[in-house]
Amino acid sequence: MSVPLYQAKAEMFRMLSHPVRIRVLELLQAGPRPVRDLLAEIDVEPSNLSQQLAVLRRTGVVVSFRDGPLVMYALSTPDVADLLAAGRRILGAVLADRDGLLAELNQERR
Amino acid sequence: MSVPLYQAKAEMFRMLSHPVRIRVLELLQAGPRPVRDLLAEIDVEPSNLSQQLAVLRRTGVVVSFRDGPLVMYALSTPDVADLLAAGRRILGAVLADRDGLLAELNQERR
DNA sequence: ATGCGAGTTGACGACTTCTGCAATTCGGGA
DNA sequence: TCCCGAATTGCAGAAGTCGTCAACTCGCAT
Repeated sequence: MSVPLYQAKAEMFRMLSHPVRIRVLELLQAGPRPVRDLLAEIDVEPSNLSQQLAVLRRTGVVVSFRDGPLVMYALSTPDVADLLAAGRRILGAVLADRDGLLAELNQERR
Repeated sequence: MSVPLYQAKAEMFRMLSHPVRIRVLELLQAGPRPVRDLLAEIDVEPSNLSQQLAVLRRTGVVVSFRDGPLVMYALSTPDVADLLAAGRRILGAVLADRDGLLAELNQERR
């Protein structure tokens, strides 16, 4: 098994290793959204959000296009949902009530 | 939705964002293994492997115990397989033949 | 052409992660 | 008890990541 393959897998997961980026992907699961909306929901500086969006674009999980005055972002594949779901499941197994976050996690799965 | 929850999710994925750590988790899917074996299969310095194992231990996805002269590692939850599988699927969608890694990825899924 | 709102890019300092080396711990044999 | 293999820890330098500020680009309306 080649080292580059593992490198690619690692980069795939690294792409997800940031709160803002996860949040963005979760929001995009509901469909394409303008940066404007993301900015309204995420509480982060515009330039910072742009940086994180650039990371997502570089790895290819999202695409961007212009719609009039707004820039829109969309998932490039719906498989992202599986990844996030799997992450949630493990988090649940691993936290195993280690602290209050578990309750909040479960609520989200309603 | 709280910031700490997203932080926890991000840390979950960060834990996976390293070639050696991914490799270890893949190997452990087949069952518990001594450090000795991992070391034989991964081509990494013992101290480096130990560091990466420590990361996995800290986040709680693996547990370690002693068996005679050897230290064994095992997955703490089988859910890890889902995460890795989801990662593979996205990698496939995203790479979309961008380079030769895709063929290797598919072969692995046999 | 000028101005404006919407995003992006570049660059800097603060901080974290990674790796290899050396030193250390820990359990069994001899 | 002493030693040896197995694994971990501490540490230092190199490399990467994060957040913020300022400057910039782009499309559109005036």
